[in-house]
Amino acid sequence: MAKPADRPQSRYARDAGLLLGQLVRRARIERKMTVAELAERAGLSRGLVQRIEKGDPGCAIGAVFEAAAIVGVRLFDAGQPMLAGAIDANRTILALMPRSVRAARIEARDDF
Amino acid sequence: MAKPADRPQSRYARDAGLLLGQLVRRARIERKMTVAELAERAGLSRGLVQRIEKGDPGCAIGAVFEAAAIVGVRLFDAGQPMLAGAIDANRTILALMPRSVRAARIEARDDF
DNA sequence: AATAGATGATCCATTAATAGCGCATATTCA
DNA sequence: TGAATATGCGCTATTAATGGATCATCTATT
Repeated sequence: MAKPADRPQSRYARDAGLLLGQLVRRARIERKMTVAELAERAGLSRGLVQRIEKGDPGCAIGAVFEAAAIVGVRLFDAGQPMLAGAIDANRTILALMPRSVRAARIEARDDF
Repeated sequence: MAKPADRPQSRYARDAGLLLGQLVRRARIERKMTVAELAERAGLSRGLVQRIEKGDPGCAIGAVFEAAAIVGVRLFDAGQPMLAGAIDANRTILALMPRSVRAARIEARDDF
C-alpha cells in the first residue's frame, strides 16, 4: 500500500484541496486576519494553517474544515442548519440501503 | 496548543465532516462497491475508508477527497474543469490582494 | 527610508495517523 | 438454512503530521 506521503491523488481531489486552501486564504485576508490569528482561533499552529492554505493533502480534514469555518468559507455551499438537515436525511436513506454490498463488479471510473 | 486528538471543533466543521463521510458511504453503496474495493482504488487501507465514512476529523484531507472523488462525491458542486478555472481565477485575485495583513489592533481605549 | 510586524521556511521532539493484520459478527444470496 | 463474504473493531509497528521554536525575508505603514 502506498505510503501516506507519496499517495497518488486524482486531479479532482488535488484541485479540490487546492481550491479550498485558496478560499481560506482569500477569506482570511478579506477579514484582515493574520495567519497567527486564524491559527490561534482554530486552535492550530501557524505552520499548519500555512500548509492548509497551500492545499497540503496531508492536513487533517478536521483542521482544514475548522479553519474554513472560522473565516466563513462554506462547505457544500450550505449553512449549518442545512448541513444538519442533510445529515438527518442521509441517516434515513442509509438506514434503508443495503448494509453490505455483494460485489457486483462495476467497472472503475478513475478518469475525472 | 490542543493536541490534534482532542481538538475542539466547531459544530459546522464537525457536521461538514460527518456529511461528507455519509455521502461517500451512500455513493459507494449505490455503486455497489465494497469498502475494500474503494480502499484499493483509492490506495488506502480498509480501516481508513471506514474512518472516512464515519467522518473522523483526523483523516488526511487528501485521503478523504480521493475516496470522495472515486465514488463521485463533490465538495464543490462543480466538475474538474470548473475547479481548474476557479483555481486560476483565485490565483489572480490573490495576486491583487495585500500579501500580508496588518493585525487588527485590539488596543484598549481609555480615552472616553 | 525606517520600522514594526507578517509571512515563509526549516529543524526537531512528540504524538497521532495509517497499514496490515486477525477475529467476531452481520448480511447477502443460493 | 447454509455458505460465502462484507463489515466492524481492536491490536501493534511504522511512519507521518503537528507544535513550537528560530531565522531570513518581505510588506505595510509612518
